[in-house]
Amino acid sequence: MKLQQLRYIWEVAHHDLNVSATAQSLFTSQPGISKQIRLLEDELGVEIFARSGKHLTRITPAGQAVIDLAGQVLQKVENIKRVSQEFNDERRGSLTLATTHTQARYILPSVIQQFMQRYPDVTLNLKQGTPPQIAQMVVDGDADIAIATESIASYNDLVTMPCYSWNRCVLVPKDHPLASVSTLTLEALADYPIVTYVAGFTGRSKLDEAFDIEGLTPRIAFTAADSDVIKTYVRLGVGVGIVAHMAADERDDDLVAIEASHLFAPSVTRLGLRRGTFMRGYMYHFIEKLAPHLDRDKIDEALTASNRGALEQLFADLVLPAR
Amino acid sequence: MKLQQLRYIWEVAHHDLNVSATAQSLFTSQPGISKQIRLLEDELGVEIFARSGKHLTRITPAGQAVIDLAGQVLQKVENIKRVSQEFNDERRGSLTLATTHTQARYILPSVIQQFMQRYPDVTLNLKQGTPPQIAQMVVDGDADIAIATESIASYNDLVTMPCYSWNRCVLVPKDHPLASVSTLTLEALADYPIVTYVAGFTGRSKLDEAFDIEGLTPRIAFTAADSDVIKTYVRLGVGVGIVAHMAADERDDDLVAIEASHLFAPSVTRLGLRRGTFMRGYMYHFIEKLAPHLDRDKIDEALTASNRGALEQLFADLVLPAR
DNA sequence: CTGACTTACGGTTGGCGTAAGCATT
DNA sequence: AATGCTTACGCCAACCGTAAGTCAG
Repeated sequence: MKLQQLRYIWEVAHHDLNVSATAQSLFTSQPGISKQIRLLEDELGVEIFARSGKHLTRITPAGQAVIDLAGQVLQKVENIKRVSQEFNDERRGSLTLATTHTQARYILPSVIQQFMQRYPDVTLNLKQGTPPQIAQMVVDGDADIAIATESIASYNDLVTMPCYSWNRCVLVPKDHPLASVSTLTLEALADYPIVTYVAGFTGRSKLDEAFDIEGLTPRIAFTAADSDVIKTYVRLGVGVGIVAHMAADERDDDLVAIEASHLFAPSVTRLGLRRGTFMRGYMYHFIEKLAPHLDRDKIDEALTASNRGALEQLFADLVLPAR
Repeated sequence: MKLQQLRYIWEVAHHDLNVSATAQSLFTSQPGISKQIRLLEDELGVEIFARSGKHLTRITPAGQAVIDLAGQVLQKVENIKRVSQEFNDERRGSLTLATTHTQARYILPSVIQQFMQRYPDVTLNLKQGTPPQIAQMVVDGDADIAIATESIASYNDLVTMPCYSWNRCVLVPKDHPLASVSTLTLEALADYPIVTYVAGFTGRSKLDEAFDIEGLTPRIAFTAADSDVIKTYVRLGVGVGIVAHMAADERDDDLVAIEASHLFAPSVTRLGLRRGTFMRGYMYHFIEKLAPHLDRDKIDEALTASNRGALEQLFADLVLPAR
């Protein structure tokens, strides 16, 4: 059994059982992978992939078990490399963040700036995607830290921690009727077409809930994944924007931002780490910059918590910073 | 990085940093191992072993971390092999037990007999040793199941479960004064030289405690690791034997066995499994034959319990069978 | 007929064993 | 002086890439 063989079966399983595509992504030849898979199957005495003729069609039950374990082996091997790097030079390395537009655009810049000052030799990568994509990146080891607001807490291989809570504000052009109301109500909002996030992004679910509870059905005129796009369409007069509070900055002086925290339940942005991963020193520091209550001890506790119950217990009596 | 390299550093670390001895035990050449270690160190960029001249003197901190992870990798690789075997032929395989003389001689025979009938194609290995040796065998992956009474519950990499409780009886020659007393007392026992187990074996600690609580200091005339040896010396008239109840069988008709359960606190024999190990189907069956309350579900729960507290909770309200 | 895996084959890498060299205890 | 690690060297296995073959959709 060779590490490469384990790598090959794992990658093939994560490339829709397409060996050719896998070979391309690994910069090697397709016959090489096929052969190594065969050799591994011979050695273990089990078929890992079921074949119909010359096509891999599905993963056998035994194969699934083997592939899962192979993934764990590869993660530990990755950890060995990281540990070595940490002992080698604690200031050098790479950090890959997977996050949504809102975080990347409005929260992370200041954190990243501080981080880069302290760790100039750490290569930073920022990957964007939908929350499920983000979570998957971290689960697959393609990113170190997931940062998102929705739905990343439901992955089993992910350890998630609350970072901060936030709420929304309403954005309208200066001449809009709502620009002059004293206190905003959901009823007043429901009178206008609304421009906000698509489902699954940046706390959209909490927004729908609020209207639902009041028995109101707002007319969602336009949705986007991205606060900047939302602002653009608000400027076009498409509707009233509802965005995360941190997305309204002072440079938008042609728009009026109206506080709306009293209308919606706060959302919580969480970060997610891959269970069982080795954390470089600078990763701890990055997280602490992002969420000061998450110090090294707290993170280690969370990473070693066995089940979701124990994890929630850890953060039960925590007052989150608000953004 | 190659699996063999990880195997090599792990083995060297477990052979007192003696590369030559490691090479012998792995049936390979010493220069080969040295070279692979060097290559791994070069690739990782850290020294795993500290050298004074041409001798390996100790493990560096980085090396310790790497070796620990290497051990975990090797265990998972072992699990891959086992999983494959299980899917390949669930009736074939091997089972290695590590236990003490008392278990091997008086408890296991009937269990093993049943097991061999059901799984004729499973190769059984029985390793004997002191409780710490037994525990170490399982921790190192040299045995599958540890069965012992003393001190195996304190290893972190070991998941232990209670099997049964037992107590002691006193063995004397037929013409001994104690042979005719109606009910035995500790005071009466303390009047005679005693032959029993050496410290660390077969519940010896509970025996000492009982005398201690009463303020008595028995004269321990002779100790052995082995009930049969103890019986032999009782026959020679060296003293009064105190042995596990199950060690007194009907074939010892030249000795008198006197019940002594009322004098000592019961001991509990536990089994230990390596944390994170993959369990073959027949292993579950073996354990259930040994301790019927440990069915597959219970064992799986115990194996996934994160800490010792959760483990103890699992068996908190359990009435153990007595032997 | 195209996409995709398998088989065949040759080159190069690299792991392993033997033998000699040298440092530590 | 003996034990034990390193260096040097040669052999053989095995991995990899190219090219041809074959099967499924």
